[in-house]
Amino acid sequence: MENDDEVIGRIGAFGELSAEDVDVLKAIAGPLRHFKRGDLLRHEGDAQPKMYLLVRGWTDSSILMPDGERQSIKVHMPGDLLGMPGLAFKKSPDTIRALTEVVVSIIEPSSLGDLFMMSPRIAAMLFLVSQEERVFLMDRLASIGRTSAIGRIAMLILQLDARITRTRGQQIEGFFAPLSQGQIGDLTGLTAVHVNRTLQKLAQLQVCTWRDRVVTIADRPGLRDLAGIPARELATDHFWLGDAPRHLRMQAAT
Amino acid sequence: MENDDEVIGRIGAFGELSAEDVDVLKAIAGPLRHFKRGDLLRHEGDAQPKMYLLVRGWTDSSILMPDGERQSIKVHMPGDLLGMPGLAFKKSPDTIRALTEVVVSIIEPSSLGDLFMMSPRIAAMLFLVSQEERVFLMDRLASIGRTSAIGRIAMLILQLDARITRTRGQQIEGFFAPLSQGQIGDLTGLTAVHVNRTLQKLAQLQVCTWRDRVVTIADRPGLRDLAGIPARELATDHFWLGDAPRHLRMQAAT
DNA sequence: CGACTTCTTGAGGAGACTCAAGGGTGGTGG
DNA sequence: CCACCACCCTTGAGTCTCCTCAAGAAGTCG
Repeated sequence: MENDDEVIGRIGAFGELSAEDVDVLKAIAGPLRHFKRGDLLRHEGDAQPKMYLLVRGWTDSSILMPDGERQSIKVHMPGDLLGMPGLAFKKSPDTIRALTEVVVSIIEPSSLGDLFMMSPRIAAMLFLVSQEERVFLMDRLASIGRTSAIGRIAMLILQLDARITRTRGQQIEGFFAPLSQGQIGDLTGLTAVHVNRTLQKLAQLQVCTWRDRVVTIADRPGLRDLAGIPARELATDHFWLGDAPRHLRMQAAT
Repeated sequence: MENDDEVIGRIGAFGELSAEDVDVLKAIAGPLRHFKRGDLLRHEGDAQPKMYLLVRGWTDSSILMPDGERQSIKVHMPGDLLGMPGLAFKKSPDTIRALTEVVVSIIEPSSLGDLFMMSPRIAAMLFLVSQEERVFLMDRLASIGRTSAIGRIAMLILQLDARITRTRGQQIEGFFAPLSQGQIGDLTGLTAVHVNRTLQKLAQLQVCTWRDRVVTIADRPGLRDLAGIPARELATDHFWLGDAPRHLRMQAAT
């Protein structure tokens, strides 16, 4: 793993990490594995789920319905941890699929156990990442349960935009989003046909376009109005996480 | 807190707890507080969220839409931890409301910090509870995004039933569920009127009735077929959690 | 070049919503 | 103890969003 940012992933949002912390994270990250576009990292029902750190590319996680339809849960980008929800269950609850060329680092459950024992502060940050994911799903649920097609797609675009903005450290007006209209439908609970018509409506309203896998946002406040769900601000001052890393580890060791 | 089970809550599903573990949990649980039916434990947007252990009664967590509609995220029962997702954010992402008379124990974030420091094994179990909640939300998302009204209500009933079955330790054919048809609509993304018609359809199919706040299940496999999402089995053999407390291992050896 | 996926548009249908009204029930206050 | 109010359940009628089915065009990969 050449780059610190790759192992830090999204944990860094919740507090400063010392050089030691980064070393701990590097020790946890296991061997790399490559996937082609369309490959399944794992399939719903697979036994003994593992975890993955997404290093390069995009993936999505989805649940398959008996009639062959698919509900996509979320799109993952580099820095995300994949497969954590599966830890609590005997079988993998979701199907993880590569949306592009993908590189992941495989993380063993035993490494996670070590992390909880040796670095309670980082473990707590991992806990917070999971809480963030829960709120993400709550917003998704509200969007799909209580807004119309245009609101759902607006919400999806805002969530992608927020994630990309965080990674880059600045807002950009357009970004690459390798999703077909069918996949947008899987994410929003719509059909590909209706996604097509709704994207045309978004363009006509001069709020946003999504053409040839490129999203261009013309009017963020307009998107927010359509989505109907407020932007969430991460809490970054977690006093309860404890003091500086070194301190914590010595206490924990005794 | 008179009863061990009250503090153990749902953590116990993931591994044995020693008497010491239970003491740690008791130390974390703070003062009790009572609420009447309809009271808000907290409102969306409130600052500095706390956590609560639900001791008695039912609550629900919901997101409010600009037009006044409500998307209920989930119904909580005794033993559930409320408010964890809010830890990661500046403001409370959800509104927590008492569906019945309610008693909670208030948990300070600093207590959670202590837990991660002193009891990594319990902290990891708490982490697993959060993963379980994520999968719960994923199933909800698939249900609302990809099934019809009857499927959504079937799924809701199955999830309530599974939760109650776990608490009681055995399946029962009927249970008390203090939700109005309007609240069922908030949970499933439907209107109260359509919930009414769909419940009639469920009764007519002789699968299930829900009258006067009492759910009676006549045909569980039938409900599963309608819901279209498989039952999930919790993983209980978490070797990676590390060793159980010493005296427990000795018990196991005998 | 052929097979496949993706995008696009049209036409018709269905599930869920909206609006409306009546009756039942429980809680509250006079 | 009764009257009143608020909430909940139920049913009807009409509407609209989104789905289904279909077919053609455009792009992509082997």
